[in-house]
Amino acid sequence: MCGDLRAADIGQSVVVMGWVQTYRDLGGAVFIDLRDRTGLVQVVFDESSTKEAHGIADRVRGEWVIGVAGKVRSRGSNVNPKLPTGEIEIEADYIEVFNRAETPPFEISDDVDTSEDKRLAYRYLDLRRPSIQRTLLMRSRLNQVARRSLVEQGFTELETPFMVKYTPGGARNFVVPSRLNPGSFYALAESPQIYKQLFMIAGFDRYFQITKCFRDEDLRQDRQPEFTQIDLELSFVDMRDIHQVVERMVRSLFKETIDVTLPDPFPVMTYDEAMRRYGSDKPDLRFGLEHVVLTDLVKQHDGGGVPLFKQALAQGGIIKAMVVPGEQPLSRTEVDKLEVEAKGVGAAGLGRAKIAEDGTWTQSPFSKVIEDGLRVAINEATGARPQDTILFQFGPPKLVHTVMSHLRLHLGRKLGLIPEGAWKVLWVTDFPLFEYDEKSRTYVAAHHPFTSPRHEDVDRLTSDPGACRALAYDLVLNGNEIAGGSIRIHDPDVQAKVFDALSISAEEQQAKFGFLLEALSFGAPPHGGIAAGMDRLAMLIAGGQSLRDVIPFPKTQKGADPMSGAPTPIQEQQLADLFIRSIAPPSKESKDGTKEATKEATKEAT
RNA sequence: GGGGUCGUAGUUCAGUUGGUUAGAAUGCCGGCCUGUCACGCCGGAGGUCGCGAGUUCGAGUCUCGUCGGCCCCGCCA
Repeated sequence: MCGDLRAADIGQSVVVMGWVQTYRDLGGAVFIDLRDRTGLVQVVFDESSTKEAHGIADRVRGEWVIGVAGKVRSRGSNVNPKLPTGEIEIEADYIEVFNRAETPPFEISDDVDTSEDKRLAYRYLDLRRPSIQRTLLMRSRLNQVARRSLVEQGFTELETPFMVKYTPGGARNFVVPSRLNPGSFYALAESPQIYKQLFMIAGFDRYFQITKCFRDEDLRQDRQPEFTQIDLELSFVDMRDIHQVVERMVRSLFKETIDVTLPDPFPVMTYDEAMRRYGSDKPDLRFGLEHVVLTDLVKQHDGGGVPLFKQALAQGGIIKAMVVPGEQPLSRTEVDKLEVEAKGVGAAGLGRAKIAEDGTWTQSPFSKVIEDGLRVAINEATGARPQDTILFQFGPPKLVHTVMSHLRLHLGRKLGLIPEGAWKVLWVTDFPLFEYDEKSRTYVAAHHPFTSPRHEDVDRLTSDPGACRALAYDLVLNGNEIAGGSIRIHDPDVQAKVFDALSISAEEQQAKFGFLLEALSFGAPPHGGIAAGMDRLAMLIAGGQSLRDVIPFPKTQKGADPMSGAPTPIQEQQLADLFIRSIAPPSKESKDGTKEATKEATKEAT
């Protein structure tokens, strides 16, 4: 194929087919760079030797699909060092035009710099770009390596349904109407969770599947409504066994795609430590800027003369600080910009203090009121030195963590603290089993209601649910959650206590999970599992910025496909066939953007 | 649900305190050219300034609304 030809092929008669990348018509000679999946090769049509072929070639345009027959020959002194095929060219004596092409809306090249919605509207053209082709070929290899690793480790690949019973709670489901059962609906599976547990009960003690999952939640750079998981479940194992299986697979993935050696074993950190030091349950360990919790220290100083500190503590808040080193001192303006950034994620403001040579604080709202004792203590606790800037955040724990972890990532990027080519992998363990929901004033499952508490916390299920830790774990890579799982409950007594803590009544249990509970009563082995995000893994390994870079046909942030126009309204009759009536307000005419492809097509057809 | 940011030839962008016929590069079309590879040279076409109101003698520019893209918070058991 085009990109495979080398000097060793000189003299060979070849036939190549592909797309015209560029043409250079010099009059008596036409040069065409022909592209296929493997790369580019230069084809020459010489008027003096092939009058007929030359006559066709000089009318060829970009992205036309052609086939060429000719001889590989040396370029002599005209080598193009930029191309792998640059030492040779094809001296063509025959050309066939398979298809002409409209002028594409953007250039098919890795250098393209066009808007993402245009790329998605013409995704089939975007996918012609070599870099995306490389990414998808790499992703194909990831699938092979994952499968091989798991099969070698004794796993069986089994399928589970996409169309499943709707269960409330957790991620919102996409819903599928049942024509055969008027008024009833399936849900698209948000994960194979329950079914893989049923495989364990059935005795398939090591299951895996590379499968799509569907969640009707708001999109992000790293979240698509349909995405691919490598899903695992194992019987007769503990947490460490599961970690080892995953580590083996992930190490293979990195080794065999980008030749990166990940540590053995992966480091582990508890959820509490991650929140304390980084304000996040998926900390990016490639750089410092760790947080320091000052809550107790400030308590000891009874607020240290700072009214805002005292107020935050009185309301049950926490106080956190982060030191920005003086090697790259922050100007007043830069800190003001950081405050805007902080307010953007919900902060009321951003406390700051610049450390003077004598350790006093300048450029700080606290400098006039703070007592020397607390100031010295904070300098010491944070390790702040002259020229450094301390940033403060205080208030409700969740907000403080969100703001501070956002600032940490923002500064890490802005100050260039994130080393290129670094890979920092981490297990985060001991997540809380429950979270308290202020609205319903109940505990809700932090992971899912079948997650086992740590064995030593079982006694606290009734006495102090909020303090229970789960046998749940996430795998974090460079600040991205790439896998998450847990040991499941297989003891009916423990399961009952968990449902009690969640205030889920017996009737509710039956209605929501009856079939799983019944299955668990027929002899369930101890089991647990994990699911890895294939798209995120592929994104990280490919060095992409967005999940859209590694998914052939992704959705926009509003869940739309600019190419097909999906989602669209459907006919009244179709709704009627499904026993559904829409209460949506009438759709606005000619929405812009999504219909662009259609409009273009109409224009060109007329 | 909320915050930020962007929207001008096919594409990437410029467009002054609101002021003549909205520019550049590239791409596209036509012509010339036998060693180009960002080919070159000559000529040409190409615009609902996202959409809709408003202010104004006059709006790409100001105001309000709306649609869409992207990033984030909430949400994602």
